[in-house]
Amino acid sequence: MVQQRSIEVLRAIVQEYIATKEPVGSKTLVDRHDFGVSSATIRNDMALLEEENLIAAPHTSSGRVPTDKGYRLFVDRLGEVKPLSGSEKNAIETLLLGSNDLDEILSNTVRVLSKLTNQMAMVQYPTLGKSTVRNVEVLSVTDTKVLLLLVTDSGRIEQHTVELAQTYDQTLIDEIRARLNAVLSGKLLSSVQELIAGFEKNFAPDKQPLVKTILTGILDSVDANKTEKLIVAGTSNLARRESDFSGSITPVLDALEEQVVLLRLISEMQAEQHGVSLRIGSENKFEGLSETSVLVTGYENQGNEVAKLGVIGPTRMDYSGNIAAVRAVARYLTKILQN
Amino acid sequence: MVQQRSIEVLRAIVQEYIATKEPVGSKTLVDRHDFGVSSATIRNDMALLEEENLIAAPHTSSGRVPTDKGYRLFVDRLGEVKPLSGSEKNAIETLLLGSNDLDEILSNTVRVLSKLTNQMAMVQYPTLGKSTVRNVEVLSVTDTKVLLLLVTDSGRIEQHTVELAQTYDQTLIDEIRARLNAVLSGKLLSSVQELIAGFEKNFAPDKQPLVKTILTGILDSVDANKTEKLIVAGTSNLARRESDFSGSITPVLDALEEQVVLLRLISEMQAEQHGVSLRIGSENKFEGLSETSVLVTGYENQGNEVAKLGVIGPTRMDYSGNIAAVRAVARYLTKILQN
DNA sequence: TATTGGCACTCAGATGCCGCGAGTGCTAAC
DNA sequence: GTTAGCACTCGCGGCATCTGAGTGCCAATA
Repeated sequence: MVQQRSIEVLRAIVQEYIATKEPVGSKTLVDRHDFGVSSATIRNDMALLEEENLIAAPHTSSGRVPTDKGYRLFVDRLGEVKPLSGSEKNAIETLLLGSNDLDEILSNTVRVLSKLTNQMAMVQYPTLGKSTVRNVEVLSVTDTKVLLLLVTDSGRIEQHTVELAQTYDQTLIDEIRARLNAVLSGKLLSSVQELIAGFEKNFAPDKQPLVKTILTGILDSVDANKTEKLIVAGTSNLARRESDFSGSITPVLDALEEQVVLLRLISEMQAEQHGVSLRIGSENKFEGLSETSVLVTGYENQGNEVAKLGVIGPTRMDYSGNIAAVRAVARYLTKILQN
Repeated sequence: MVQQRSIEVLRAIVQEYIATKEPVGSKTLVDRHDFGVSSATIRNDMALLEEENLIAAPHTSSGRVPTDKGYRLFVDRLGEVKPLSGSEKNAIETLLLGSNDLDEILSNTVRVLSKLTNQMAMVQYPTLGKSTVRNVEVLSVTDTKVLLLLVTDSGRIEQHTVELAQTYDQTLIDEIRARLNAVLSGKLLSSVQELIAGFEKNFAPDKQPLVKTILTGILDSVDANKTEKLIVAGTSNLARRESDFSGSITPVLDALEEQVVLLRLISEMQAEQHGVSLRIGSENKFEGLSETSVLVTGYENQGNEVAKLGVIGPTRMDYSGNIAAVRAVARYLTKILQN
């Protein structure tokens, strides 16, 4: 059946091109993959594929290169996800198990992901979502200034300094702290606002402005926690692949330097095939990223998906390997966060 | 006097080369800067400069380019630091004043520095040094797990989760916390270790293992705070200047991706001229950084220098402007941290 | 002694030409 | 549907040539 072989040819072209970075011609194709047919036949198949816009010729009479559409078909239909090697798994485990606080875990995660894929990697901080308040702390700094800490169950800590209009004494602070924790501890971040509405009425009228100031600080912290944040690593991996881009990479790097862009990008992506979400080249509507592929998946904390992680690289990337790596790292990260 | 004019010629060459990126010849030199002499005279001067290794010719019969030594003489002898424009000052102020916690302040600082200089910028987190403990918090997570927070006066917060071998009750935790703060609050981080030696003896024998575990966690936090940390921004600025490097920039990016390298680098640098420290090209002994210049200065918190910030770029950079920017940003950062 | 005009010389880079060969597309035969 | 064969295309590397910016040096000048 023709269709079948054409697809095989596409697969071969993608593999060959990813491996060699050279446009691939009919002859090299029959040499290295044994279709039981001649190069002329392959040429016919390639003509078909070209008609379907799955491959393209950089110049007349040169080999063919997969188009974005070709890559897409490749990953959707053919990409068997190759499992990680044992040593790769080891690398992930040892690096992640040695971490303690959230910052460290995430920064190690992003590093291992970038090493594993040889691409630029990113990890988003756990977001509000279903996060709950673990603790609220009020620490005195000077006699008119306190430091608020908001600790969430995802391990994220938000700090906020507030200036008070009046001086305070420690017992008042302690009371505020105790009452706040009684009200907020274990509650969803999203419910904090209504939970502390009118909270200041618990206190003597002359203390209420002070309490109110502190409440505002807490709400600010909640807002800050809503603000999404991410860390990246392996920018140099991208730079190293400069030759995979038609022009300069600086527009790409520019786009990626702005976290806002990245955050918007990954927030738009929803898991599809293989549990990951993938945008290939021009599928990406973002300025400057039309020659890059973005691969993300979610990770969980306490059973809820809290944020995403993934990699970014040129469209000419090892999709099958990278999908495996991204999935594996997400799984490990979920496991680490379990406890 | 001859010497005098030769120096002027060097200055002109540096300026011209920084501006145009073209090797500069005797003719363009007399055209654009009015030395009252002919190009032949300038050529003689240039021959002198070349003999002194202050300039070099990329190829026979092409213009001249400053050597590292030439740049060095330029900044040491001629660099009048040009003040920032009002709008630049504004940019710094508005960006920094809008920040609340330490993380935010530093990440805005590094961003503004990279924007201002168009180079890759870095800011080191406040280090141990003369930092003192502001607070120690012990928060319960599960019934055998607590979260330790160590807050320093520089605003840095270290978190650490410890697993306890036995269950605990809240009153015990509260007591530990209160006693710990009594002992540690306001004390130098460097003195924590001796201050808590034997601390567990304050508690009943059966509680001592638990207390001991917590103490270990605190010491770990202190160690973590000693660990230096930095944030960078504007990597793409470096990539954009790729053409300023003889080979590929990837070795440079590689070197800079490793924070350890950067930290070691800036820790070796001590303020010299103009209150900043500068390594030009090969003055830098680090692998891969022989074509980059590193410019750092310190910033203060409560009157003590706590850490450094600076920029990294190709040796062909606007030294005078960048020195001004780095100094200004450090000054603003110091001011912000004041309160 | 410092400066200058003049001039021969150098060499990197641009331009243009040529031939090679990988690779295609097509056709006619199987 | 497959194949062999073949003419054709065109990017690329190599080679020769040309040009001009820029130098280095020398003899003349002030």
